[in-house]
Amino acid sequence: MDLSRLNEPQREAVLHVEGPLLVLAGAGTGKTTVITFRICKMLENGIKPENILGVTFTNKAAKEMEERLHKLLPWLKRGQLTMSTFHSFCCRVLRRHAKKLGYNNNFGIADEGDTTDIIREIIIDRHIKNKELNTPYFISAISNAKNDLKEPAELRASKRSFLQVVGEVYQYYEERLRQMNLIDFDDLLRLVVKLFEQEPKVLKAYQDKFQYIMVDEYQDTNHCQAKLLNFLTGTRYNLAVVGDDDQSIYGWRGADIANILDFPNRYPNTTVIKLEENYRSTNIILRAANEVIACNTKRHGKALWSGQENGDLITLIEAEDGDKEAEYTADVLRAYNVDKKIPYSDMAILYRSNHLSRRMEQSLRKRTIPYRIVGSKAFYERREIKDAAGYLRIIANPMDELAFRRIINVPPRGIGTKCMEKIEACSQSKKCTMLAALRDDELRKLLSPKVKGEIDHFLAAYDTAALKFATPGNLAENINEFLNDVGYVGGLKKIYKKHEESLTRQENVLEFIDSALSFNEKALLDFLEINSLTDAQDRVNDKNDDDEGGVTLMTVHASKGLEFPLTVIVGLEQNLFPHERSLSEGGVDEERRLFYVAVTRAKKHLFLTRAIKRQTFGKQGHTRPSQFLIELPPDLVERADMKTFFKPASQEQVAATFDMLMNRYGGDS
DNA sequence: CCGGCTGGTTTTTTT
DNA sequence: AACCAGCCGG
Ligand SMILES: Nc1ncnc2c1ncn2[C@@H]1O[C@H](COP(=O)(O)OP(=O)(O)OP(=O)(O)O)[C@@H](O)[C@H]1O
Repeated sequence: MDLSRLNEPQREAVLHVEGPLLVLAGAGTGKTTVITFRICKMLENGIKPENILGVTFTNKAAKEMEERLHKLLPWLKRGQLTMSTFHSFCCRVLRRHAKKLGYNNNFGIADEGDTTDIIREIIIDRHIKNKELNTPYFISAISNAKNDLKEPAELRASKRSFLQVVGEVYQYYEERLRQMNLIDFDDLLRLVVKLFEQEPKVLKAYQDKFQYIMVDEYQDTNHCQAKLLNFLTGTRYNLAVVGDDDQSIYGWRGADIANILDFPNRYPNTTVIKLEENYRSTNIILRAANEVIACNTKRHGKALWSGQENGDLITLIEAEDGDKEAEYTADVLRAYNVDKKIPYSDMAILYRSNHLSRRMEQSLRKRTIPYRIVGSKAFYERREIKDAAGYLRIIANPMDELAFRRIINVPPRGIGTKCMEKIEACSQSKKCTMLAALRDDELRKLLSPKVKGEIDHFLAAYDTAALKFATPGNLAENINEFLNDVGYVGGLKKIYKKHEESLTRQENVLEFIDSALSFNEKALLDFLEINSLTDAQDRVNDKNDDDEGGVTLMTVHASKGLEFPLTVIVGLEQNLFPHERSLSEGGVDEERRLFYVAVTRAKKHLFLTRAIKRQTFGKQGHTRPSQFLIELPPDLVERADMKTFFKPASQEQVAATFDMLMNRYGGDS
């Protein structure tokens, strides 16, 4: 393999194979490139692909690295080496070993909505409703506890009363999850750590399998993830991690920069490599990024430089309001596409929070500029998709009472609160699932004939489907049949009264079913798992690799690790980016790192926008420019006057110019 | 039991 | 402005 393209420290990192390695380097210095080349080199040296584990932060990143590897090494067979996220990896482990931890191996994955439902129920049952101790508070407190590998009992034993309450809710929450054979995102990781603690033989088997481990974006790992890697690496210490403390943007969910900064202490003999040449951005963009991040005090200073030309100045667009901001942005993108021939797929619009995407979408659509949105809210979170998935969940995991409750009366089957109470009482007295209770004669005696008829219809469809799903193959067709037989697809018209809405919802459900085509030979569980663990965007990209694509819209968080020749960062207003919530919690530094990540996505052209007036919660309000705009060196930024530069000439202007020219040159013809 | 209405709430960021 | 939970009349 040709390593001549790499610089000296990069090559050193690639050629390092045995023992702990830390590459601590700034944005765009080729950290991910190093990991990719390093895996290649190892394979060339005869290390077996099945002994290599690559961990990334998102599924998109995992897929991308896999693609790059297969391009470099055409002989490599798919699935031979393991490249996945922490969550997917742990899920795979648990599919084999969940029994040992008191779950069935067909466990389902509880998403955030499921967690909310359970916690809400507990708060009501336990009468701990309180203004401060609300559902989101418990969700995040429990999540933090799990990331720190704390057990409910430890919290309950705490001296602080609020921690005792958290411990109590945490304990009930775990019990409920277990009853329903569900595992939440945090538990996917935590349970694997528990498994490794409890079962030395299982641990040994995984240590022998994954002899070489590589982790990208290591600055975003939490305590639990670091512990997991520590278990896996055993006494081999063939652990290579790569990251940038300045790009740590997940502190709010337990990520701890200490993991990367203290890595050499935890693993003595660590080879530490720093990369300082940035290959991504022009000098002006890089200098801007460096200056802003220098405002953070607590950091490992780095000397980043770029061998590229200075390039364009950064353009600041100050729009009158949010609508104008979106219009100007779209105008700029179109102008660069038309005049400079930059394809739309090389452009990105980045924002701090998801809701800013809507206006952008509208203005792009108005101009028929192609775009795609990356985001969790985009697809899987939609109600009709969650309902459709709910039907599948009770097939894959009949103990999933949350899914049962969600779908049993969607479309309406005459099963309201009263009837639900009866079903619940029956399932409790008979110690069976609510689903099984539907077949109980004592319960059925209590129901009206109409409801009984609906239930029989439901059960018949369920049984037919369960039988079909038991043998692999024809997944999409089976899903389609089940959702039709059970009356869900047909019921959409009743559920969503407005005609147009019901059509879009139906389209989405059909798209959901279609997305199962690519796993036609796999089990239902695998399909549901992918649905919970990866967002829709990944899967859409899977299908049409060759789509010429459009402008990418996403949050700054989602953009980490990516790069775009032209990048627009929108909504640069104080309290929006940096977000007010972070400011009140003393998290400006992390917001600044987020801005640093955003700026360093750009290769050649960087635009920053803000609106002078913006509507929030339906009310117009004046804004102040983001402090990050002020921290930017003024000599690197030029203000765009959108009125003269980017607005297409109006009819009147064209006519006036024409007249003027005619008067001057064409008078007598 | 259903569906429509009202009033309160909402916007961080994600696997 | 958009979404939801909770309430009430059919
Ligand atoms: N030695 C090199 N010569 C030329 N280009 C390089 C070299 N190393 C990396 N690059 C290019 O630099 C860009 C950034 O690389 P990469 O994504 O690996 O950086 P990174 O450090 O992982 O970035 P980030 O911190 O933003 O995740 C890529 O386009 C890559 O192809």
